[in-house]
Amino acid sequence: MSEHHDLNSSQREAVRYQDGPCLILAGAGSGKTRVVTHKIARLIQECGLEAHNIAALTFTNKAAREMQARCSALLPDGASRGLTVCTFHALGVSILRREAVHAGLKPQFSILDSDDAYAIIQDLAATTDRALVRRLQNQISLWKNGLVTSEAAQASSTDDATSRAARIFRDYNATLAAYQALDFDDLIVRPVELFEQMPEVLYRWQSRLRYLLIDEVQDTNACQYRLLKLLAGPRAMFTAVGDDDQGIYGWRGATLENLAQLQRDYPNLKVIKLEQNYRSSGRILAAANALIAHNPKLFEKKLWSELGPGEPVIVAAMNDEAHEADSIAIRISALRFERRGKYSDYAVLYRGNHQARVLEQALRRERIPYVLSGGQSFFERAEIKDVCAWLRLLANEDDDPAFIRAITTPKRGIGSATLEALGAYAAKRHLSLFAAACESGFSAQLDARRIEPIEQFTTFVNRMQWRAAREPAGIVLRDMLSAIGLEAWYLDSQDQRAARDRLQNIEDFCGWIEQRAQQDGKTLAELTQLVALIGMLDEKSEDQDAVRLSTLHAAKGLEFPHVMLVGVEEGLLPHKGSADDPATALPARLEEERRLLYVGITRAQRSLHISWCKKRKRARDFEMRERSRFLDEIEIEASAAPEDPTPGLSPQSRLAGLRELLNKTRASSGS
DNA sequence: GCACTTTATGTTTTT
DNA sequence: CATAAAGTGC
Repeated sequence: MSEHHDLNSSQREAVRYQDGPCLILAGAGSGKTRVVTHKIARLIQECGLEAHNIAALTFTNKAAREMQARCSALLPDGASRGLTVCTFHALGVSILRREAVHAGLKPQFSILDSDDAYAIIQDLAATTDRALVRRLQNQISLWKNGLVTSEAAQASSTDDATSRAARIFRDYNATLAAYQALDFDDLIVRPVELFEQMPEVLYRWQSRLRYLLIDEVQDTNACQYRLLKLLAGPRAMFTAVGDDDQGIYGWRGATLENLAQLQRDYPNLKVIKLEQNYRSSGRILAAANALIAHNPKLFEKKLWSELGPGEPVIVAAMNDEAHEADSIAIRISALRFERRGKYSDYAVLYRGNHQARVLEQALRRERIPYVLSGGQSFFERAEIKDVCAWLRLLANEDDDPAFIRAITTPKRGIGSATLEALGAYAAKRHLSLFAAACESGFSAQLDARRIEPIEQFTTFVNRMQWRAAREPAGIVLRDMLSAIGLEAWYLDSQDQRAARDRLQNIEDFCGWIEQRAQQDGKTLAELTQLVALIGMLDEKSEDQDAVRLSTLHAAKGLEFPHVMLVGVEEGLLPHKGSADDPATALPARLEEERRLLYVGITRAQRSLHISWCKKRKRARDFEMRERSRFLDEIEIEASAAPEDPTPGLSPQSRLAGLRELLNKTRASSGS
């Protein structure tokens, strides 16, 4: 719910302006979501636009959900029905589903996650070198996002490695086409190609989406920008919201240049700056401003605040990551006790997902509830991917990665040798694995013992497909799971606790599918595509009173009364490779690392605690670390904070004192 | 030939 | 410490 102070004059201007393309430069905490939601409400209520003529695009599902919720809250019941609020990728799926015929796809196309894509590339490159495969995958993604075709990549390659990558790119595309599958990048690339080749299809979408709102434009890549331009068309009725200081997805092909490009492409672009910060107290904002002042500016912008100076920013040096995590846990307990606040007022933010592990251990030890955001999403868990493979196969039997996963889960007497024979046969006949398995030509090659499980499998899949097209999604799903014996298979494994966790996750998943099937009337096939894009983790954990553990990237767009930034060290933030080698590291990389810390700092409302470790465990031994150069940049201009929060007392003895206090409290409250 | 157990290995960030 | 390749019963 938004606090109901009136909009300030720039916010009002941003809401009202709709004579043409509009760019809102929204500093951190300047109320941009308020502006966007108010603008949507105004378009519907006062400007005579239908909700289904408006689309608001975001980058994350979380942002989409929040915007959706706030729009519904702002508008009378039902008035937001038909409004499109989703991620770029989800819009891509809707477009491709509806225009499947024109895009040369079946509407039931599969969506591959990056693990599937990785496996395909590994196969094509015929290597086990993980770093190489990752590089190839990355290169292909950058090519796609830059709208470079495999032919163009081949033509422009000057060295052997690039030329080989371009060949793999071509084969990769061919493989995906054979599978009737798309990767994440295709969800944007294919609509762009479709619109450019078929103007009449584009026209249909332009007349449906009459007003566009785009969140976080600074994170758009060339491809997304193109999609935006195509959809906006010559009418150019859109509002883009962004902040050049918060661009943190350069590694994904996003380019801040798009902000400037917007001005070049739309000379009549109205630029409105939101510079009043409603979120952070003075010292926090001063630290943020001091830091970001070290970056070159695309647009001049100075955040200011009417809130008081607040608490000093604390910078603490820790011995190692275990010490850091313990100290964070105890600090949260102590502060929450002192302030009588909620756990959910606290967030611990870090650079890399692996840093969460120590923090989790420390928080568990102190019995502090926490939720993890970012990192492995619910849908990336092995058991969920097992179930999803079955669903994908039902929707699209040409989906070979799904076929392999499904036919081997649980094990049914079909092993690598049989699959290899099947793969060879399928390749020779240009068939998908499933189609090959159904052919009599293939069974003729095998002895009867090995044919039987395959025939059983294909018959079973066909029967479930038949049912999936007719019966409610939830029932089909549950019947299928019990028929394939997943439950027994997991329980057979040695770790009973893990098995029960898995079954619970599968149960949650079934519940989720059931609910969505009933609520939105979606088919199993549609839900399968949705599942590939959505993380359910956050949906489940949003209302809990728990400390939030999050990567800096995943924290964008969120705010917390108390924020703790951990691991603010050279090598981690800035990350090594972004700064290490001045010969290869572009200044842009370092600037992005700086923006990442800026994003972290500006999440904080009332207090900010930054820590770094003098040494950190790497492989088996410790590695000495230096505090991040960014800390110097903050402290020169911001109020200098003591490294040790309690002078005269060593951190260890202070922690011991706090722990004692907490133990007493816990004992007396009896939990 | 299939499924399961041991051993080398190497860590950014997300749809 | 978690994943993926190579090795061992069945």
